[in-house]
Amino acid sequence: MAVEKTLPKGQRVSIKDIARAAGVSHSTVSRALRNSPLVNAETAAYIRRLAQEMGYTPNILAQSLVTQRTYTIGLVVTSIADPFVDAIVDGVEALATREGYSVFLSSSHADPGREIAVVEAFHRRRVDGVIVLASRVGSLYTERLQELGVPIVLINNQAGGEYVYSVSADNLGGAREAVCHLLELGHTRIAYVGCHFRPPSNRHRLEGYRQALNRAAIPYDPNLVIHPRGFSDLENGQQALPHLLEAGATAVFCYNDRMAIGLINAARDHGLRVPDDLSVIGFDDIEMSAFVTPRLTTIHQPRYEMGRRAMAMLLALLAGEQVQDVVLPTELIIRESTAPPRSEP
Amino acid sequence: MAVEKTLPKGQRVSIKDIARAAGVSHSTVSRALRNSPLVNAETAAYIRRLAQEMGYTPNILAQSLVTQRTYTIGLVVTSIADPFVDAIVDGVEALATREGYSVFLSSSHADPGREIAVVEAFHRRRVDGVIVLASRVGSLYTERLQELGVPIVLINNQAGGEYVYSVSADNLGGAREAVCHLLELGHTRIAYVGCHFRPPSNRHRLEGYRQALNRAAIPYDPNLVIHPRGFSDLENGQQALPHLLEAGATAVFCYNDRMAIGLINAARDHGLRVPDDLSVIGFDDIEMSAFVTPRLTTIHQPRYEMGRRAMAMLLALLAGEQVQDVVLPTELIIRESTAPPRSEP
DNA sequence: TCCTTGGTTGCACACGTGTGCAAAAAGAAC
DNA sequence: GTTCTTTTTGCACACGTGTGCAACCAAGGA
Repeated sequence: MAVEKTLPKGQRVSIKDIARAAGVSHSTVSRALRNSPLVNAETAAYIRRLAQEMGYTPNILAQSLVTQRTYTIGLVVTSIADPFVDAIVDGVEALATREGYSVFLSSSHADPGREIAVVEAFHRRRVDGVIVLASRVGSLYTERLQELGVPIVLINNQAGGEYVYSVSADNLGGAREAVCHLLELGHTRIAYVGCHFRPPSNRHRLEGYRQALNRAAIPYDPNLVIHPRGFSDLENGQQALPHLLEAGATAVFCYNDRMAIGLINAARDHGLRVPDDLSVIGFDDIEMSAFVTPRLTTIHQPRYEMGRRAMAMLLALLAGEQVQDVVLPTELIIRESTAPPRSEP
Repeated sequence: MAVEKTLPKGQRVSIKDIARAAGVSHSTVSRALRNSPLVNAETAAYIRRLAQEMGYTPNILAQSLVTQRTYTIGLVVTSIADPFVDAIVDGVEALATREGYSVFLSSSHADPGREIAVVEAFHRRRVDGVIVLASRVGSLYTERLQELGVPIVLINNQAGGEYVYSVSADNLGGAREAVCHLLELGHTRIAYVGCHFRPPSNRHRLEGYRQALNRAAIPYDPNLVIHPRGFSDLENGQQALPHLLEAGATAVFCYNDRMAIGLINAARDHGLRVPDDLSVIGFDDIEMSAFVTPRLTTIHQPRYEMGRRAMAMLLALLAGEQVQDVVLPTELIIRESTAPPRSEP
């Protein structure tokens, strides 16, 4: 009520209004605005000019109702406030916008209940497709997703069954490269600090860690692998330090850069010097990794590109094309947080 | 075409289907699902059970068409990949979701052309309201926004005319407090590194800087105020260093934390020690500011809360209530990057 | 038995747009 | 001028849902 009074009434101009003004039927207006060849060129031009003057803006809702296409996609993330996530969102949004799609963004906070609620909401809004950038995609969740009857693309999460596609970075290869780098520097006591609430990618990175050790003929020591139980990467990294020291690690491969940065801070507070006393390598190559002290050695993930490719895949699926899962290469970025181990005194 | 074949057909169950199955008219089904008292309690229960079994999901598009409410809002940001922005988006999204709204996220990349396009898209989708977290809201832009006829809330940008409301942090007070902190430490040559592409907030922070100096009876020296021309905060911070040294600054107040971090890195590369040789204070209190070296002294902005309040304001406006602009308090967070000036040798 | 009342239900229209089909208008060929 | 073809237009229905109004039904009272 009050809104009506307070706000200037929105230009509720419909094609019917234009039709009335032009003295034609709404069908003709519809055709003219869609550049149909079934309308006389002159009338069409007149109608388009009229629409312009009257400030007409098509109502996509009504269009969608009949065309069964909303030109809308749903994007589920765990948390928006995560430098890994936001670059991907950026990539998705850029391509989506360019192609005339709008994106619904929702975060699940890794809560299964909310994940379901989000999917439900997307269904009610009849999105054309869904991109999931979530941690754990439970079997139940995936089933529910498939029931939507719309294409789904998972990022960094190859849990997909049928009708579910994925884009991811080469987690396994990247992890292997990270650990190889430490091995080449001469380390043998190399630890892995994993992430318990991102099972799919964590599994691959752990596997890469094991493969690298294996190739170097270094036995796998469970004491050197920890999975902190918290939900904050920075804190998890910090809290990992005591265990690492106890296990006698001289180098650490962290699940991601934020953990690595947390760990480096804890080390500094503990009087340890990185990389002299402890080498640390991360994963992701977030922007800040080049601005912490020491600058972080890490594995670069093409995050923006991952988002772009996910959207591209969705577009292809919507166009009825066949698609294949994508795995993008990672790259080792050597900075200052890794060095040879101190020679034993 | 191929999509139809490849994907399981979405459950296109409408109230008409339910009506047919229940042997009633679609009106009755509609009323039953909306818990209208105009339906027999038993039939209503039966219909609801049936809807459940048939996997019915209401089509919000159709609902919106008749109710003229989409329960959708548009959120415009400059860039998603910005730690200042993402916490706000988080706050907006959390409250929106809780209240049954979905949010369209679009980034403008500070490009006026794209900003207009985004607004246009929002209009076509008939969003119920818009939140703008953009840099510069040109007069043209604001006009266009108002034509939408929907409530608008600006964040950190009181450029609003009529029908445009705002939520912001106390940029002026925060800046004053930052500079006072430096003054209290004994600095007199205090510089300000501003941001040219965020005019509204930059103006307030600069004003706070001047007020603080004024109160301390220190004359304003234009040489101590720089506005780097780039569009990357980190780089702008780095590039500011030479000018600052030339101007003889012993302390620097930066427009935001990212600039401060860039500046600190440049200082380190230049062989300067922060805070011993140069004190640096930022603005925002992004998460990373507590994890760089030295830990950054800064002005905390309640970003999540700003997003929440903006959404709350939009909800109030949509409910027809009167609202007033909101200015949230900031807080000085003293860490390690500020210290008294070195006594002159 | 008839009328009134209150509770249920369906008809019909609306929201804004797209489109198959038939009708009308215009032009072409004879 | 007549007939056939082509172009242009409008009618009517569809998409999925909400709702005013009239009609129906059952129960209660006179």
